[in-house]
Amino acid sequence: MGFTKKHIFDKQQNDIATFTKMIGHPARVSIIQYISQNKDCNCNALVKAIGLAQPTISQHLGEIRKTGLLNQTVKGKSLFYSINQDKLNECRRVVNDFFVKTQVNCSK
Amino acid sequence: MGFTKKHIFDKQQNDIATFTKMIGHPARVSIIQYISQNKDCNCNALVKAIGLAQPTISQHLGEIRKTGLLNQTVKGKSLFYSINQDKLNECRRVVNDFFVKTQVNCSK
DNA sequence: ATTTTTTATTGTAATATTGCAATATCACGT
DNA sequence: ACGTGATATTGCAATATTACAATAAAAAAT
Repeated sequence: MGFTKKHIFDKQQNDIATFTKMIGHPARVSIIQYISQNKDCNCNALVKAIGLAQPTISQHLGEIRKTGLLNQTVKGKSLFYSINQDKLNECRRVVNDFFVKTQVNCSK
Repeated sequence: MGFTKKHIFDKQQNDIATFTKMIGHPARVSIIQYISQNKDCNCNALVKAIGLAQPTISQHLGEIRKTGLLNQTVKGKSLFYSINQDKLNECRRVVNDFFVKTQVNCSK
């Protein structure tokens, strides 16, 4: 196989998995951290800061973008990225909810 | 390639990625939820509840176990799983820390 | 118009992940 | 000892992911 049988799980479970999977690579963790720390961060800056090739960074940016976590602004030649704080909040809430519920259930 | 260049990232970034990657599959989300909700949960119960083949569930259990999130107790023929609450707490703290720091940085 | 800069896309290779059938293992009951 | 039940392991096929070189595209500068 190789593909995930998403249809046998509910939306909440798939949402939790989608968000955590998006974070589940150190390059993407690093990209999100860097963007949050640097206003006017473009792809080139990430390439220099992280040390992966430009297409690789671009690919990871695409993965993060798919979840809606990134805002983009064109300024001259550059494309500046920033964190979509609403989506970050949603992501945090979804993941935290999972932890809280799991912990509560454990303590019953 | 296909492999992750972990060495170019720091321990914290790799830890965040390792934990979130472990959660980043709906079957593993489902397994963790089910174990937390059912005392004396064994592999067979998960196979019936989730609807993936036994080797597949066993493989996912292995992935979760690698991070230390599972306790095991042998009782008769069965192997009962439960959540290691200390590790769950650590996992929650690591991931939440990532969200908090990212949010704080965004708001500067 | 040409060059430069920036980023995305395409193509490709290597590796990892997902899923299952078949099998092995190990403990219990007979 | 033998069969049964529970779980892990092995082997395999299909797909996904990671990484990068080469190329395309689009905007700004010369």
